[in-house]
Amino acid sequence: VTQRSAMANPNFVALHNNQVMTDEQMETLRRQICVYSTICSQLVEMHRAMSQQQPSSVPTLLMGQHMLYDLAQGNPGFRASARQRWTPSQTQLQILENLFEQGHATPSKQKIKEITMELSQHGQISETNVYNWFQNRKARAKRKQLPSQRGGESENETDDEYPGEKRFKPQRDSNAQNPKS
Amino acid sequence: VTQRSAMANPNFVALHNNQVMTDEQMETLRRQICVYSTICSQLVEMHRAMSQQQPSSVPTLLMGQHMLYDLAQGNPGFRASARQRWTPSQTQLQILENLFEQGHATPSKQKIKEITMELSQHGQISETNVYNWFQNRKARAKRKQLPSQRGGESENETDDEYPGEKRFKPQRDSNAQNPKS
DNA sequence: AATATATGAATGAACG
DNA sequence: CGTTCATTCATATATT
Repeated sequence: VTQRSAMANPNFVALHNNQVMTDEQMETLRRQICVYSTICSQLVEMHRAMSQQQPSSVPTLLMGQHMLYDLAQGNPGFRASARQRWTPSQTQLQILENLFEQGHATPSKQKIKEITMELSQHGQISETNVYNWFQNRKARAKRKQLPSQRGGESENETDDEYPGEKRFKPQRDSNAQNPKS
Repeated sequence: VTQRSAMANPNFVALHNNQVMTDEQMETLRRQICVYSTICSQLVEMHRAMSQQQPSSVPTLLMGQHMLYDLAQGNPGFRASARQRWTPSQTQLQILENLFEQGHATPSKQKIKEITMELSQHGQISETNVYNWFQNRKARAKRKQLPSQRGGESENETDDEYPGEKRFKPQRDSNAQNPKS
């Protein structure tokens, strides 16, 4: 009766011999692996630090980070939370688009509450979803407008081709802003 | 609590979300965990051996209850590619989280210098990074902004209130150091 | 099934 | 300090 449409099902895992591993358990497993990962990192770091002090009497560590990396890559489902992400329904999307067109590019918190309230009548939604949607919508609208700034310069390295036009980037460095006491 | 069943089960696992984890992958997972276990043992042993020789200025091992943080979304610590904006290493993040929880929500300028000094031993970092991190951490913990995280699709009750927090709590993990089932 | 794209979410940095 | 921007990550969906 209160069922939602497509994404109503929790992401659980069913094993073939009538056991079930829930999302939660998957999460626990994944976290456990992360714990190992972190521990190893720290130990390796410590080892390096100490090796610099006593490089002679210490056997070289044969472990590399590739082992850790490997873990993350080889097991889909453990890399990230098994949680699903919100997907706007057609109606919701339509309303959101309308609002955006009407100039509500960055709704205030109060406005977001109202919008959320309205949209919740057309499907499951939270204020964060609404907030994120507007943020993303705006960002992506802006990105499509910028690539007209280039004056034939090609000094950009782009080792990895990213589609977006990177804006000016002040890139402040070792200069604390103004940490107050 | 019951991740034991997950690790011990030889059958394959199917997630409802287009993902399938086979026998093989489970096996891989198990082996990886064993690898971690072994590596950790060796490193700990090595650490002890070295500590007896050089008990001087070795950073304290952070293993224990504070391990379960934010590795949920991507594990940038193991990706070698350098990025434009600073990304805290796992160790750095751990230390920062610890400091934050210990009440250093708004470190003084002097304190930031110290923290930066400390963290620079675990990766590239600047005082600005530290400053920003605390600012962001505080602001988002306060969720004065909008709360994050998805709109639940699960069998949530009629919770009109949005999730109050999104950060992982320092949840104890009593199994982290003894994954053998 | 593998790859490409669209887009929700997370977060470092900047702005007022 | 609260809020917003910019960039990145991960997943859902589309395409081949």
